Amino acid sequence: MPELPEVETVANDLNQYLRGKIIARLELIGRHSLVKNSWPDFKKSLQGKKVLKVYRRAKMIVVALESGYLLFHLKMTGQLIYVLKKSLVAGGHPIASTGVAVPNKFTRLIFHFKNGGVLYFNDIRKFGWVKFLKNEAFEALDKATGLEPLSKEFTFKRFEEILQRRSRTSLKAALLDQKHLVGLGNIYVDEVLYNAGLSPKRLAGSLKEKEKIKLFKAIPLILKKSIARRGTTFSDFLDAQGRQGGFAALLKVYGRASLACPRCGAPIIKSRLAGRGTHWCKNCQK
DNA sequence: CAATCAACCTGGGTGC
DNA sequence: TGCACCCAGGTTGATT
Repeated sequence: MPELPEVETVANDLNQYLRGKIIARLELIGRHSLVKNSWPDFKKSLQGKKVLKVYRRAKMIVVALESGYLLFHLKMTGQLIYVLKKSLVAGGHPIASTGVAVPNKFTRLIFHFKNGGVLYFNDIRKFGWVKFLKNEAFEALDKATGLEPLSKEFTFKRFEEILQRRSRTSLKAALLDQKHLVGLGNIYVDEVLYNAGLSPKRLAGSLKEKEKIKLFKAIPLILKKSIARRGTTFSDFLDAQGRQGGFAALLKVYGRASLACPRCGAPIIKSRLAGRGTHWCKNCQK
């Protein structure tokens, strides 16, 4: 589900709701491996702790506590939804805009806050995870995580180096790789390549200067446009209030197989590349 | 080291 | 209705 714009949306929402709040109690539903710490350690590390701030790092949601960090990864179908307890009704809290209720059969973990706020971690496919890290462990992870495409460190020079490192593979695979550049996933790689007019099959090392510049500019452009619309809901993504993102209507190629290219009218191609469904216009992307 | 691919899990959609 | 596929916003560990 969530790529950079979706994770950014949820993190910003949660920052507003959770900043300064104190964790009172945790509830784990069912037995599963979504919590990466042992359950007693996890509870002990979190109960009574105050949230300093919430932000995004790569595709992770980082909750900075007064000591240590809580990290979430939503993977494909994870959701973090916050509601105030006083607005809960018997059988769950219906969320007006989508009709989704929390808790529901996909709720795996619940955080109760001292102000009466409740944070629900839902995940249909159970790929998502959460873990508590001490300060040193978080700093090591942060250091080992790749470059942020919306940061000032994302320079043309750094981008060229990243392309060069993956020069013998396709642009699709190179941009999906989180090792050196983080945040892009299947939707935004396709959209970025469409914007840049480049075929996903092109080898990363084959770009001319002008093409590299186009691609370099397309990455933050597309990501920012999606953040402004609060991300893309294709099937499961919801923000921290249970609302859908608004970027799906602006997608040019992703999910538009056989429909007309918005630029030239040719049918959008879909095939499998780097193990993922890949959408592009054969006419506009060279 | 770099590239590929199955595996993790559940649900939705399609075709017979 | 049922069943047998195929597909899905991510990552990782095994295998070439």
